[in-house]
This record gives sequence, structure tokens and C-alpha cells, in this order.
Amino acid sequence: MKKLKDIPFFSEFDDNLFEELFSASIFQNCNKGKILFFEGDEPRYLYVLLEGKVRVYKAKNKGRQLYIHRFTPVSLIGELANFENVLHPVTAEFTSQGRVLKIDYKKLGSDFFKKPEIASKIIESLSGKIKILSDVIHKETILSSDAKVAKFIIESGELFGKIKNAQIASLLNITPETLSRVLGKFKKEGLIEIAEKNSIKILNSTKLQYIFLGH
Amino acid sequence: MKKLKDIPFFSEFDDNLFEELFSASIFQNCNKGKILFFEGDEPRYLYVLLEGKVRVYKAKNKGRQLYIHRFTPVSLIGELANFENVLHPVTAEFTSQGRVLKIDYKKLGSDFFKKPEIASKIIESLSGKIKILSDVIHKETILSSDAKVAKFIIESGELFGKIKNAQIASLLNITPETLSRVLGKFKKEGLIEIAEKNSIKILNSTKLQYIFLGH
DNA sequence: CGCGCACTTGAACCCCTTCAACGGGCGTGG
DNA sequence: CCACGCCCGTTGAAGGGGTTCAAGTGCGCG
Repeated sequence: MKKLKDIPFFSEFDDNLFEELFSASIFQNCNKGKILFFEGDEPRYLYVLLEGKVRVYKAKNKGRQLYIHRFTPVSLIGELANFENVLHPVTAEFTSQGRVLKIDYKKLGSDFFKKPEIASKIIESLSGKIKILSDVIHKETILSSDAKVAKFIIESGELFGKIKNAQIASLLNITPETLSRVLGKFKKEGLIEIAEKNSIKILNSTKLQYIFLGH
Repeated sequence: MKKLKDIPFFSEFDDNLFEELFSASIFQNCNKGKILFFEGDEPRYLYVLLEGKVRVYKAKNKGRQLYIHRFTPVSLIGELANFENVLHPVTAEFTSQGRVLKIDYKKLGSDFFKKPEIASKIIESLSGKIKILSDVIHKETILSSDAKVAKFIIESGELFGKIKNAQIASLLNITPETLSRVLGKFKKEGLIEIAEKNSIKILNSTKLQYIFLGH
């Protein structure tokens, strides 16, 4: 409880609030691979991610996954299903060692979420998620693979060489083959070049930008 | 102002709240086709849809649109862009005569949204939107056209015959040709039949269900 | 009766995936 | 130090699902 108060997320909470929150919650350490909830699960808890990384995705055909987002501390996870009383629309899985505060929200008073400090955290978290989902929609339904890759190179180009291309492909929800072909094309057109250790150097960022904005 | 209080949405608000809200707001009557904001616009107002219908969509290639949702009264529209301070991710357009309350949210006190009655409306609205967006993601990235159509027949089958198939196709974000082919296939497989005035009769709802759930 | 609009049908095409084979670098073991 | 094997990225060819474009069909309404 001492520890919790040091976390910026909770720092504005007063002691009563803490008492109530804490009495309905437990801490849980999680290993890599731990599933907080599966897509389609009945919601039971609200999670506050305190340490580690959590990947959120939906299941697609043939065991493939639609990558949605990677959460880092401090984030609220799984609150939608609670407020809307629907099944979890996604699966949440730890991709590293970590720790969550697991809140049995049914034990909380019904007006707990109406307290300004809490409500404002919730609003913040929900809007953040809408933004994430809007982005996913934009990427998955509007952008071509070329555009996705161009965008990724500009925004997160430094990741090339640090993680495997197959992982990048899965962040972009495309196949490694497609990623390879697009990179090949960009290289041939002189937009980028592959430097040592598979890292990428941007040669023509204007044109890259153009690709992901307009086609 | 009298009128406003009769609307369930506002009925819990006390007079002070009303005063503040009202001082920052104007009513606006809107014709069919009126655009509240375009995708990419800087957010300036928060809208409360009081009458009429508002269609929300994103622009795709070649003038096509990605249909997201149709709002009916009473709904909050455009609040995301305010809270997250991002550009509007969608376009909002009246598809009928209607009326909005247009709130210049910058005129509101910074803690206006922290008041329990308001916060709780906001939370409600935001969670509703997350649900909408999750659904869009599910439909657009997981479901095949067959599955989309099967789902639509089950959930909104009564619309066939009432509106044109081309309109249904655009709700499903598929082309009229695809819709026609899928309906033809379902008919040939004995899942549905076309009754008078282009309406649809379900012959095998189990199998339809199966198509949109599992493939 | 005939016109027009909506729906249908066919063929080509596009984008991406899938499957399969290949190639190249790197570490490990001989 | 070389050779092997493995992993990862590459490349090619085929396939699939939907769109696009164009032509055909049927039906209601004047």
C-alpha cells in the first residue's frame, strides 16, 4: 500500500479511497505468457498494470492474431467489459514478467467510480483506448501494406534490427513475406537502405511520408 | 432550457450545472447533409445530438467511405477529440433533419467534467464508443463478407426490402455486387429465400448463425 | 408499352496471403 | 579453422477474397 501511493497514477487518491480500493484488490505477479483474460471471457476484474508489458489482440483465422496494442505501466486494462457489461472483446497477455493490481470491482461501492479522482482516471483511460482503436481501424481498413510499412519506418524505424522482421510484421498485421517485399521495393526505389545488422536508414522521408498519407 | 431538462439525458443535472452548460452552448438546427465535423478537423465543440440521425464514417480510397456508426438521440458526439486533444478521426454527417446542442467546451470550467453527473455521462458515452469501435474492428478485420451478411440477416434482416440493397451493402462496407453474390449463394444453399418486395425470409437460421460465428 | 432503376452476372484485376524452395550469416562442434 | 545446421529473411508461383467495370435482366411505374 505504501508502494502504491508512490505510483503517479494513484498519488492523488486520498486515504479513504485507498482503503476502499485496496480492500477489493489483490496484487498478482505474472510471468511472461500469463493471460489476464481471453477474448469472450466474462469480465470479473479490473486490472491496473503496474509492471511489465501486456499485449492485447484478437483471434483471427488459422490461429493468426490481430495485434491491437501493447500496454505499459501504469494502465487500466479490461475496464470496458465492466462498464458495458459485455464479454471481453480481446485477449490480454503478458509478454514479460510483470505485476498487476487485480480489482474485484463488484466489491466496490456503486458510486466508487463517480468520485472525481477515479472518474477522471477512467475517462482518461477510456479516451486513450478510443484513440488506440481508431488507429487500429485506420491502419487495418484504410492503409495498404505499403502505407503501413512507410508509417512504421517513420515512426518506429529504429526498431529494425533490434527485433526480428517477423515480429515487426506481426505488429503491422501483415506477413513477413509482405514486409520483405515492401522493404525490397522501397529499397529499389531509393527510399531507404539497409544498414548493418538489418537496421534501416531513411533516404527519402518526404516520399515515405507521402506513401503513408496519400498513396 | 426548459425543454432540455425534459430530456432524460440531462434530467439529473442540477440548476447550477445547467447554468454553466447552457452558457457555453448554443442550439443548432441541422439539415440533412450537414457536416458537424470532418475527419482531420481540429476539435472545437462537443455535440449533444438531440434530434435526427448522424452518420459517422472515415474516408477510404476512391471516394469510398468506411461506415462506422449511426447515432440517434441522445448521444454525445465528438468528445474523444476533446479529451485526447487529437484531430477528429471521423466525419460526422446528418442523414436527416435534426438538432444538436453545440458546446464550446473551452468555456467550461476545467473541473466541469469532473462533476459526478457529468463524468458519469462521459464515461457511459466513451464506453459505448469503445464497444462500437471494437465491433467495427471485428467486422472489418475478422469477418468475411459471408459472415457479415449472415450476421446482418440475423440481426437486422427486416431491413431488406425497406432500404435498397446498395445501402445495406454500404452499412456492411462491401460492394452491392458482393452483397448480391452472397445473397445468391445463401439462396442457392437454402438458407434464405427472397419474398415479395425484396424482403428476406430465413429458412435455416442455425446455419446462418454458424456462418457468422465460426466459418 | 417502354423507360429507368435496381439488382445480377461475368470477367479481369488487385492486393495480400500461402506454400515452398532458396540463400546467406552466424554459432557451434568437430 | 572449416563445415554443418539452423534460423531468418528472400523470392517465386499459385490461390483466395473482394472490388471494379461492363453488360445483362427484371420489374414497377408512368
